[in-house]
Amino acid sequence: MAASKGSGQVTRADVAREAGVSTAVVSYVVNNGPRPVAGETAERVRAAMTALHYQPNLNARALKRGRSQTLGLVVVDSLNPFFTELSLALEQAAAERGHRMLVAESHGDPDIEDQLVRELTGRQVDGLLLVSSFRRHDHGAPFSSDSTPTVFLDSPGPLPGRHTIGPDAAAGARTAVQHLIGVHGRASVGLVIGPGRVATPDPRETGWRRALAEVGIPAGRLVVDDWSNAGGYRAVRRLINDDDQPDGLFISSDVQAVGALRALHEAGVDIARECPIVSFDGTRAGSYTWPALTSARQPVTEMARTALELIERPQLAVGHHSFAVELLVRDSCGCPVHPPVEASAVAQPSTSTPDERPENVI
Amino acid sequence: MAASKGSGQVTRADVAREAGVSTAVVSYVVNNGPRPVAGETAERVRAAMTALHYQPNLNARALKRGRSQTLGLVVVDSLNPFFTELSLALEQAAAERGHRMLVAESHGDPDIEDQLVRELTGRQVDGLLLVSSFRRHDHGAPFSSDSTPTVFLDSPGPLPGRHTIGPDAAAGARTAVQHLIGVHGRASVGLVIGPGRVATPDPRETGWRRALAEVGIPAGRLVVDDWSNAGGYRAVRRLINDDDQPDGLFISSDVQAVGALRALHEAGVDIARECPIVSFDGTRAGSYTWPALTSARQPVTEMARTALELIERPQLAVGHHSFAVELLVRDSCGCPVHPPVEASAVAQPSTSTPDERPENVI
DNA sequence: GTGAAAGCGCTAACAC
DNA sequence: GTGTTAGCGCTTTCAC
Repeated sequence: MAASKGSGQVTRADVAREAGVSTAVVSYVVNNGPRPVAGETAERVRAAMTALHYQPNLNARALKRGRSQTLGLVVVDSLNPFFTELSLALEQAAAERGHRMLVAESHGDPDIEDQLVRELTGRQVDGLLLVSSFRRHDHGAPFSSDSTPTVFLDSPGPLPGRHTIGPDAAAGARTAVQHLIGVHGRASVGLVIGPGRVATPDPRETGWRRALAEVGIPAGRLVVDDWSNAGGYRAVRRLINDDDQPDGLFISSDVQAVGALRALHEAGVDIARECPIVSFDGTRAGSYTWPALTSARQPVTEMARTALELIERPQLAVGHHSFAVELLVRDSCGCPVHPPVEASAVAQPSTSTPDERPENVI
Repeated sequence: MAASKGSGQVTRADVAREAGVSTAVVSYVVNNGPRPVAGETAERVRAAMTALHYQPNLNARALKRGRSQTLGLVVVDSLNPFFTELSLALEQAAAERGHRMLVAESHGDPDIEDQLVRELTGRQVDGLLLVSSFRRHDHGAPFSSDSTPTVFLDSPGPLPGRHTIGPDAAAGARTAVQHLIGVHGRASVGLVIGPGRVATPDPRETGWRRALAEVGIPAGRLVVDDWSNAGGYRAVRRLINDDDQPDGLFISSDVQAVGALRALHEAGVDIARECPIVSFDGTRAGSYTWPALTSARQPVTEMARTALELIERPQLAVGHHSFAVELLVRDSCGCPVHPPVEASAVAQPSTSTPDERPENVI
């Protein structure tokens, strides 16, 4: 077995020496091209690779090729299940197309976000996925990633000169509130929402107002707190301490809704009867709360696929891609209890529970 | 302004030309060393960098230096809040030490895991963090990352020749079950657990048995299902259909406990009274369920810090680092309801809720 | 204090 | 079908 260099790294030269060929041939074998290699030679090379535990240096390859097969993903908050599910979908869509994902978290800090974008582009990522960016897009300052295909996800609307993807949140919110009013006869529907980012007002607020206006109900209480469990919890506590409590709530994110549920329970509120809630996102996590969240579902898989398409075809015209959301009717709105569908999806040998109805999708 | 190369990439050569210096000087400025640069020259270089929007190619740097300032993290399941919180802690610990994190997900598939490890080492990561690895450590096959410092997290126990980190799960489980028996007078405590990975039996099972044996209660029902919401949900459904239902439950993970709660609620069980549960992990998410999860908390921050220390000092003796867990007493065990502590941590201008008691920590 | 140049590991012409 | 070699962008030794 040929001695490797001092560095400890086995390089293509070691393999070439071991197999008695040139480094080019090793390359041809590794990459299965661009030139043909005789079957027997290829065999020898492969044997040498295994013997030496050769592992190509992908950074060197990226340097040479100018592409890294890696995408950068910047997320605001990985603890939010919606972002987790979206990240997962993005990672899978990337994997399908042979890309790896470099993930970083901005914690909602625009400076960190900027810094991360710089680092990521410096790492030669082939594309940049920004989820729920706090970046100020209006100041026209050049963006260090302008040569890297970039897509903004969870965007409330179009951004000049950018590829953006987002839910049709206004329509989703409207549908959600309509359900509360039309199906459950609510007379006043409050709104819990997070601090605005790019758009003001948030389309979720717009949709809420619209649904109310359409049936002549005045817009009710609006509470703003963090996009987090704690935020939703605090928002509802404040609502509860008030005199004019709404008799229904539209909560702008599942993560807040979980906190809201908690606060409602603590206060002894009978949610289905006294304060039905509908939220936004439609994460799987919402199937397991009590009551399960009726929620406007964002089509994460489709959004992720579109994001990757935009990355791969940067010449595509920039613009906003709006995705329709669908209302996942579960229990928190007061509709009859729906067992989680996912749980029965995987067949379990021991005991099956065939008595489960599928979730209602509007 | 000097014209850049056709590639679109601004390189150090462009900056050097623009500033009228050599590429070496640019390097000295960028890296603040290793040779001194005259103040005025440095200024010129910096000006050129800004003018050209220069962004160093980090891959080239890694290639040259042999280090990338990047760590690889392989997680089984990013939807499990415990892993999410652990990943976040690892990412922050890495950031504190100037490392970025390349995150990948194995979906519990050992082949994918292997593949990811290869890719990551090929990307010159300076260290590898494997969370809840499915890798078979007993077959002695050489591990492609053997030259890369590697730490196994969420490990049930020591692994020959490896740095491992894990909770003292047996002790944690024992404490959890003792609480159910001692404080809440349970006469039979069931166990819900996930499929085993490396160790059999899982230390959680061992701790459960031990606590029971100590007070002369025979080990009760044990149900195995996925480490997921759905798994916990299904496990409890099976339990409920049985004749000999336990009157308390130790659930081996928060993620399963959430599903269990749902199943219990659906079945109309009064959890605090009829079937108190204690779980394992102590994630923040467990503060917002109804009832909030009493759970044995793993010290993720400390574990993450230790992991990074091990990565940075690879010469440290290999061995297992066991971390004590503490029982976070919340509501699901039947103790009086505890509002989430985190929610009051952030001061809210509008309405404060000073009436919250802190969580009990044993 | 500054510059020339070698070389990190790899790819892909181009020569044979 | 195989080998030689230039060069991706960077760091750093060594000369000046």
